Amino acid sequence: MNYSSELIKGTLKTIVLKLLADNKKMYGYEITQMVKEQTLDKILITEGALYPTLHSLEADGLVTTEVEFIGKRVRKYYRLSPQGKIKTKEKVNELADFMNTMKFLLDIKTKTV
Amino acid sequence: MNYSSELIKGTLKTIVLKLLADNKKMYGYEITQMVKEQTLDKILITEGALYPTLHSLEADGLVTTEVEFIGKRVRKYYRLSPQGKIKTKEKVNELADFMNTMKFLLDIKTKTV
DNA sequence: TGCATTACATAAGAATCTTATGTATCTTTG
DNA sequence: CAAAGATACATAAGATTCTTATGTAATGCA
Repeated sequence: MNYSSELIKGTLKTIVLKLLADNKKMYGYEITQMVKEQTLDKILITEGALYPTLHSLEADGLVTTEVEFIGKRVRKYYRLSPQGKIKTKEKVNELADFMNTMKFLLDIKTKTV
Repeated sequence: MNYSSELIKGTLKTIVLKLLADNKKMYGYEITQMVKEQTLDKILITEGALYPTLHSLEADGLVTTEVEFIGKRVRKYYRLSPQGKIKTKEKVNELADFMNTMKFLLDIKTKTV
């Protein structure tokens, strides 16, 4: 079982930022594999979703990139910028807060009116 | 502070279904107010998001409707269908599972390679 | 040698939201 | 009592963010 795709929406940027915060530098394909592995195939990030997200993070100045050659094949590493580190904390805190709110909301029992 | 809108995406249907499961019947405006109240203004559902969602739930046979007149003003109540009750459990369970996965993923510490 | 994997990228289309607008009634308050 | 705010529905244009499909190319393995 993997999650219906609409759940992932809005959390991808946060996931990527958090992984970069924990791992210093990562490349795109590595991110997809780590998420797949860590979530036991429950969250599968598609390339069509990931690469535009990474490019957007770069355009916003939250990550920097460096290209490395593995043989003849290119590999593009991403690394958090100082602003990226700040943004990561904000996004992770916001998501944690949101999850608490949702947990509360979904546990609401019968309205007592 | 209220959450950045992309977080809400994908959870609205689940919120609405769960509120209907707890309250038997509700009308649109009531749903917006209850969510606002229960979340201390952190989640504000806009009408432009809610009404299409309710119509979609009805089109999918997950809710039934009944119109009531309060004076001259119309009020459209929504109520879970049998399939809607099943779907609600599925969606709530999926979201709970997803939140556990996310919590784990966001707590991952430095990669030990 | 051919298939799977690694590794990047983009584009069309779908889904779901925001923002804006529209209509109408009812309630409160200066 | 008139105006503003709240109640209550609805839709439409546009933005965002994803899926699905496609493309390129190198590498690994059976």
